[in-house]
Amino acid sequence: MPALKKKLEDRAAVIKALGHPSRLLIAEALMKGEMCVCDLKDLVGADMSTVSKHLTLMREAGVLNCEKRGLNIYYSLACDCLGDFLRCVDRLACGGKKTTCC
Amino acid sequence: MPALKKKLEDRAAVIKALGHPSRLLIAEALMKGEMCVCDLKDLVGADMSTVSKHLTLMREAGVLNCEKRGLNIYYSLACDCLGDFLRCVDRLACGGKKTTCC
DNA sequence: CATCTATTTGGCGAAATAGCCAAATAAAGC
DNA sequence: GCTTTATTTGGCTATTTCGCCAAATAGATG
Repeated sequence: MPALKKKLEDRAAVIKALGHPSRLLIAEALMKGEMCVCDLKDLVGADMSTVSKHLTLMREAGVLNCEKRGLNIYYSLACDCLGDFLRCVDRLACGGKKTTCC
Repeated sequence: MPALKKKLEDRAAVIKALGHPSRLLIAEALMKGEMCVCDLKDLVGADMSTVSKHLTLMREAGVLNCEKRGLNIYYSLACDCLGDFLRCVDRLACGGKKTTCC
């Protein structure tokens, strides 16, 4: 109900939509252009239904768009700002884990 | 074992560390400067142990640094590129969900 | 219309995550 | 050295997420 909470949850949903190895792989692949579900299935190497659910989640979070043409459904990134996004993630991931606290 | 998989998982861990309402709130607050756990507990409004676990997760993912001074432990963002990151997320979140497929 | 193809949906068990409580730790101050 | 204060850890349950399978849908093609 509180607007602030809803806003936080919407944004968390966007982030969550990218916070999974398969979905990250999908997002990176789509930076080079749209792809249909069966191609993404080959890329990810999981059951098509699994990939479809990942894609639905990403679309509902607002990260992906889709368009049907012929027999296939083509998915594409909803925003090209993801490049900077992933660069930032890379920088953080490279930092190496600090497993012990202060 | 495969290096690619590990890399994807590390990056997904960074993203996951931000993909939760409370952790997102924490990250935003820390953009303005470091804070100790008890202040963050007040901000989030959850049990201190819960907040502490969120912070540990974020630190282990490489998103936060911490430093002990006196009685308190101060947490801070490991990277200032998070501003752009969150702006991008905002843009995507504002797009509105597309609940129906093509 | 019957069929084929690409995709989504429903359902289920397994695994991961969240959040509370109580207990442990660690350093500070008396 | 004992107590107080700040934080983390362990343990537990409830919830969510993941990934497969089988079934349903939707549109193209014969």
